[in-house]
Amino acid sequence: MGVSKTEFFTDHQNEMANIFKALSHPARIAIVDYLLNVDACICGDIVNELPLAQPTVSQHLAALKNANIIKGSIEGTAICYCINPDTIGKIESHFGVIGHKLKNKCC
Amino acid sequence: MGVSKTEFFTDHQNEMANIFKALSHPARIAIVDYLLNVDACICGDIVNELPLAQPTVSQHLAALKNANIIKGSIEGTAICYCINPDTIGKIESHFGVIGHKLKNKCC
DNA sequence: TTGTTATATTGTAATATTGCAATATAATAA
DNA sequence: TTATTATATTGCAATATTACAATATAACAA
Repeated sequence: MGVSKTEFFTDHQNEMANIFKALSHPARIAIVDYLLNVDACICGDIVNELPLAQPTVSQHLAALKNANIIKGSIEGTAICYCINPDTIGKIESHFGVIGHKLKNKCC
Repeated sequence: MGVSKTEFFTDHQNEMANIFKALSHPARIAIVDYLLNVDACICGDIVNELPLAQPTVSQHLAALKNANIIKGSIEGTAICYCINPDTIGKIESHFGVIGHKLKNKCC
């Protein structure tokens, strides 16, 4: 099939799965790393930072944007990308719950 | 191509991408949720908890096991699965770093 | 031994992802 | 206007993922 049966899972489960899918490629992890390490958000040189062709990088950026992990705003000829703290917060709170539940377990 | 150029990224980036890939399907999020909500780790009924056929669930469990997110130990006829706190810790620390870096940013 | 139960593996079809060349678009510069 | 520069989109080939029926395995019970 190749199609996930998303309709059988909760909205939250599907949302978290989508966020993790966006982070499931090393290039996209590298993009997030890079955006965090650059001083400002003006960053029109992501393509040069990665060992991938420009269309491929553009695709990865679109995947991250689609999952609300990064935000992009037009800045003249370039586009300014930065991390969306809201989505990072969602992930942190997801693992906050997991961490809390783990503490009360026997394993 | 369909092949990720993993060799161009750091070990940490590849490792995190693999962990997130394991979490990138709602069924696998649901499995983790379920394991956390069950009182004990003896849980031979994961198949009945999911709207998927037994071989499909077995595949998802293997994906989670492969990424070290869950551990399985044979318990007679059944297999006892539970969350691996080490990997959860890795994810938490990954986002701990991200959260810390985000605080010092302008966005 | 034979049956039963729980889980894994194999094979296969449908679909998704990855990567890039070629091309398109969109903003500025000359 | 015509470059130039930065990013996006399209089209396609190679590979990966998802799902499940059929089958295999492995542990215990009778």
